[in-house]
Amino acid sequence: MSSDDERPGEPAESGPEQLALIRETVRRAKVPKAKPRTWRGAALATELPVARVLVNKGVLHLDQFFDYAVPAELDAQAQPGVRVRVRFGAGAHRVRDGRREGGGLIDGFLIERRADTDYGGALAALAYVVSPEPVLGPEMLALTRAVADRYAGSLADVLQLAVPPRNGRAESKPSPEPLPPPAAPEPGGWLRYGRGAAFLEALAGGGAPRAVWTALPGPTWPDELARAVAATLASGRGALVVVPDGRRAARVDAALTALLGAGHHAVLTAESGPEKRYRQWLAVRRGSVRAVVGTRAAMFAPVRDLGLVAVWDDGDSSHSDENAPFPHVREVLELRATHESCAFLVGSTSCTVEAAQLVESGWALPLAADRDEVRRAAPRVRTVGDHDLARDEAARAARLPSLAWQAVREGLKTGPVLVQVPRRGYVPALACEHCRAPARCRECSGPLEAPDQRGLTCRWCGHGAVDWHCAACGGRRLRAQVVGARRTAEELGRAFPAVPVRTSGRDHVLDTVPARPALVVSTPGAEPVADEGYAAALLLDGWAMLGRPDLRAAEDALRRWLDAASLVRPQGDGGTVVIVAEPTLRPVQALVRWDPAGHARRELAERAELGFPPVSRMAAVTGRADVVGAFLATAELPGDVEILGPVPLAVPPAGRPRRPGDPPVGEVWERALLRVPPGSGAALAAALKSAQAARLARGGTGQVRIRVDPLDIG
DNA sequence: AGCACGCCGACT
DNA sequence: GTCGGCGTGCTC
Repeated sequence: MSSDDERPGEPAESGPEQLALIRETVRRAKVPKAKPRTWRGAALATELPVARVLVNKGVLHLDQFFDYAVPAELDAQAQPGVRVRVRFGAGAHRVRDGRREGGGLIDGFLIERRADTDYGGALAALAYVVSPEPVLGPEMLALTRAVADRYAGSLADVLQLAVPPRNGRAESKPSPEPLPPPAAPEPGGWLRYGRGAAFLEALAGGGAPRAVWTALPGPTWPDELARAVAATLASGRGALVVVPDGRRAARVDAALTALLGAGHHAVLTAESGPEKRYRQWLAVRRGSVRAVVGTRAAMFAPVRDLGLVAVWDDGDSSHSDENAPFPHVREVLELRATHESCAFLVGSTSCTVEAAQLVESGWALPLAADRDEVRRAAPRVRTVGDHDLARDEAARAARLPSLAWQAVREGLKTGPVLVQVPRRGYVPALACEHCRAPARCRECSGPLEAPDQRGLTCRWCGHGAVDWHCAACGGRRLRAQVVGARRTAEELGRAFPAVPVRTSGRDHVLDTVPARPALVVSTPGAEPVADEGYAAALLLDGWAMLGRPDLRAAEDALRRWLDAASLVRPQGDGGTVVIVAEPTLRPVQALVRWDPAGHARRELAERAELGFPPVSRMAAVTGRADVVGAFLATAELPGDVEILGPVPLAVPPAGRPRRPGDPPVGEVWERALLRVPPGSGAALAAALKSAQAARLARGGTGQVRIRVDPLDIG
């Protein structure tokens, strides 16, 4: 071998006499549909000697394919979908002293084999085929292309999310023999929903129904998902279920195993580690396993002959990918349902505005239980508002209203009691006591905090705030910070010394708690499941959950309350929920009436009126102030676009660790929101993408980040 | 993004 | 004359 990066299968180096030829062919004018020529003159595959390759160069702005010549030795291995390595980059053609310089080896996917090329120059040859495993099939290519377009991102970025990194050991092991399809399952818990049994029948019969499922509270949703999967398998098709986290994946896994035994399904989560995960992924792609349950990245799982895609709890923020171009599970599965003509199911004990819109537009049908079923399954919900608190002297002293004490005391007689406390840092540190508006810095609008008893300071800029008064109502008194889970646990522990107190939170999440009396203090999303349901739940500091300056604050708060309340026994078994929040607020009323779908419908109507997503489509453009301005000036945006801002972006507080997406130190960034009416979303994404490509091609200075469907809209 | 090419000014 | 500044453009 002439150099250390040569691989078996790569042709020998050309002699220096070819140098002139190279230069000449490279400079020739473009000849469309030219016969492939290679500058090395090696023997090529006789059939389809051109390989169209997606080069995996991250920030290759030109989202395009490159043609390479297929050497005869690689003919058999170089099949569509395999991973390849190719030389890429300026200088790949230069030869000095008999050695090639520049143009390093980089990864790519072989997209297709062709007879000819429309590239005018001479083709370089494929360096080698990394492995003969075809990992990128036509459906995956079409899907990732559609996702890239929808989110104004590049195909290479999406493929990075969709195809796991290779692992040789996993690839060399054969996948198990596929099992024959199981029999169609009994409807089970689906009988409680009006059209539930019919939905399962449609799945088992090979149909493609689409539904928004408002699940009844209680622990049976994993079983219902498992039955939907089993019904789809019975039709001879595959199924995919995406859940927000590993805990819930484990529950669906257990339900599937209980219903079908092992072997029909794979679990794709980050927890299993790269080799095992790739092995599972390969088993799915090879058709050995027909059903998948997994977390976010599993949304791209290459399930054979897909019959059903399902997402559980689509309002959970972990369904939104944190890597460019930030695709959302629900949206990707919508694309898959359309592309692959399969059934679609979004299920939740709550209901997102986006899911409500799927019903409203007629794209999906609602799957809901009638009021009697809801009343049978849900706990009794009581509220404690400000007026009650004001009259309740004891409550103010001890922070808990007497109704709450009473519910805890009663509940502890028969089982565990859940106490949900907002996460500290999730909410503004201080708020006006009167109107609950967050206390903000006069200089920079950052959140105020009281590090000691003496004065107020801004968490962003450090300015002291003297003589604070509320900008909204003029109030002068501040409400204390949200009390965290730990201190709440301590206080409750002192009040009920005979009862064990357990906490579940961000860094220490309990999965289940036994059916014995205990106080379980948890932050939202970390609530353990109680074996026979909680006897009662206390939802504290509701004002703080609603106080976030975010379009989704109400929806999010309701979702977190419903998630916790769903773990409580039905009211017939004494299950009680007490929420400390103003009873006149819409999400509080929706909790009391247990009507998440109605809440989502009303939110949707309001957002339509105000021109907010998801009725209109939005995109955020973020970067240094001058860069954002220049970007917006040059972009050829659709005629119906509306530009909001740009406004300065909040500077991340000095103490907190830097996150991807934070502006570089010392730069002030701005964010503009672009808004288009329904139907212009694709045009907006296309315009943003080509503006970004043009900018990068010009070697634009500074970065511009584009995010379609930004999550946090003030 | 790299990386080479190219068209300008100071140097043995 | 040539070495090298980094502005510009291409990568199959």
